[in-house]
Amino acid sequence: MSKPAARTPTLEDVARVAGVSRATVSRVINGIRNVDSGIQETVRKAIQATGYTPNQAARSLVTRRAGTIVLVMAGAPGQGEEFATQVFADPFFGRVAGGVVNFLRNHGIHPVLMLAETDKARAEVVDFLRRGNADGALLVSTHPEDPLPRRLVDAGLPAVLFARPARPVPISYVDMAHQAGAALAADHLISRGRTRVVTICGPLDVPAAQARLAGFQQAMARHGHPYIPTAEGGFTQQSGEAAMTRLLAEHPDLDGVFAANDLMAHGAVLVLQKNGRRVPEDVALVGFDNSPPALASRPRLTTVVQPLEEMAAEMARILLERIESPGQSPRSVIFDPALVIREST
Amino acid sequence: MSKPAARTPTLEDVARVAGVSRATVSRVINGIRNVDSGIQETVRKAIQATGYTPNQAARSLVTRRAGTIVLVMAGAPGQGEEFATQVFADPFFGRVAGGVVNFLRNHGIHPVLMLAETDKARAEVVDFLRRGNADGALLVSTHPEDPLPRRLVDAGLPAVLFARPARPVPISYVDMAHQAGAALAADHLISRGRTRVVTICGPLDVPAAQARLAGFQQAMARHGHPYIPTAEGGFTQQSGEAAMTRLLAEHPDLDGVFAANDLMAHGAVLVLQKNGRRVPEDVALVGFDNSPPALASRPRLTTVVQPLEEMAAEMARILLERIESPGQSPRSVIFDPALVIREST
DNA sequence: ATGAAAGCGCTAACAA
DNA sequence: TTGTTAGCGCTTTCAT
Repeated sequence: MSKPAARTPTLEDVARVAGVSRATVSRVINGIRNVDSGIQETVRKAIQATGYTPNQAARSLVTRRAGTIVLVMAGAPGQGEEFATQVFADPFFGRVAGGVVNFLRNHGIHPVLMLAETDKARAEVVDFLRRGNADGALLVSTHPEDPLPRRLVDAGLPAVLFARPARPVPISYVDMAHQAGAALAADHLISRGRTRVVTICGPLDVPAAQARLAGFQQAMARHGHPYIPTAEGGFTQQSGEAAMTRLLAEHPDLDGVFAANDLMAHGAVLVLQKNGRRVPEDVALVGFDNSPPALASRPRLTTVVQPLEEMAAEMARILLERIESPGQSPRSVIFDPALVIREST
Repeated sequence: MSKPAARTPTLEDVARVAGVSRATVSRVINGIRNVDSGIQETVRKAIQATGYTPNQAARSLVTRRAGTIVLVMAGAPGQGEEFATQVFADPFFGRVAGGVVNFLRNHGIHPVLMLAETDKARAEVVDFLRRGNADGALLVSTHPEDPLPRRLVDAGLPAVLFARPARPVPISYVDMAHQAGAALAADHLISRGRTRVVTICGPLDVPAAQARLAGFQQAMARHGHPYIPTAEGGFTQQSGEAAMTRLLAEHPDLDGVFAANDLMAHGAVLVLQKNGRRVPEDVALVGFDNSPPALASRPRLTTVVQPLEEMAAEMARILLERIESPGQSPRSVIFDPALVIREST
């Protein structure tokens, strides 16, 4: 007696039940006015009754909008397989992803996750967007020479970067005032009476690392310390330990350290303590990022806060704006840092 | 002279350039044989020449396949806004996400990320799937009573869970042999000559936490220790510190600790050391998960390894299989744990 | 304010 | 082996 075919209901079905045309049902669903309120009610009932859900593919086909965006995590080349499984272990990517997801959900859109550390993977990202699978891309990369931004721009695809690209590309991005952040660290160490200060900087091909180093050096210079011993690390705990070991050997009387991220700062703390230095009594130490290691370390680290979640949300906001109205010129938004003071200084 | 309209090329365009029909081009693209190799060549050239990319929406509309899946991260209720921004800071979610992404990319598919900690968010997940936005769901939840699995099953949507649901639901899942893992920890502490052993367990409404506790107790019982002092924690470092403090107050002579995860284990180490106990000389300690804190802690933690990435990949594999051939009965795959021995024991 | 009808770009019978 | 054709479910002019 009942229909044996359990097809999922379509607009047509709703229209038939409501006794109106497909067009009218479509109007009601898409919230277009000029629909008699009585009919609106009837249509809504019919939607309920049929259990109708719009088919996104059909809608996308005509609107030419996927209603989705891609979140691309790009790493340095040569990390290979490792990258995929480790990227999310990095709280940096994690917080950015969280910020993006949390912002987008309020707009009813959910990001597709892609990795792009190889050339093949980058091509897939471009392809994915060209197929219309997504309307734009959010690109978070630690790799300063990443060729992906250029490709996206060339393909005319809406995209927003996290962090300014190393080479100038006409593309929107959000970033933090890294120099100002490092200056906060310098001012704070000086205010704690430190005079023999050193720094562990990040990889110098990363613009952010450069900016943190430059900002720190300039601020210290303003305080009368034109030369700051420096050791370069790779943003890992281990590299922080190695850098601290070198600095300690060359400057055994140091009394202050600024590390370009918390992971390296934590490594530095461990080396200092192993070498009989008390933190903060003998050596005061400031990190950067306010990431989990800053809290896990003992003493807990004074550190420069980067408002990652806000930055991520802003990045998404800009992307939606550009998708909505294309053809605008690129825009950048720079966020201010802050200092969180804990027991390491 | 040249076409002013910069429409993105369609099958029709390629067909015209190649001098064949749409159907033939479609066959070439989808790798269907029965196409003359000479024509294949011509078509490929035409594709190159036109810069053609298939339109996924059009394809999905007829195949009734999105070619995508959802990765859902579900947290305990009441975490609210916090959840979104913190979920990815948790290395557990991060490693699972990494494993999933890494497996799926080899199949040319990229997951959509969704959060589902509120009822509204759960409804969105079901809706997203019903709209045909994705073909199935991978659900990673720490919330044992999560109603989402049930809803997915009821809606007839393909889904695979990480971890066995608290209430029986006819759904596929992957899990680890938690009891066996905890038994490894017990055996190891005994082999280190520890006799006054305590444990910090996880929240007892979480099946995995229950299993770890039960497994540990049973293994210790087999070694002649029928009673094991226990303190319940919440899987956080802070709760680990609190639990260790309580245990130390009641059993100042304890010489071995098993914590149900590394975060709590790390908290325990800090409390032990603050109370003048050396690790591992005075107290040996075993954690669970082999997560970053296990390496960041000093001494580094002996811990039970859960092969999260492999489990994640298997979860994705099962889902693809079910999408490919629906109507199979649920399946579960249980993974074996291993022990990583470091300096804490 | 509502309906009729024309596609969006693709795949899959079915013919040839 | 190749082409013809009929939709997939929806939005959107254009009439009315």
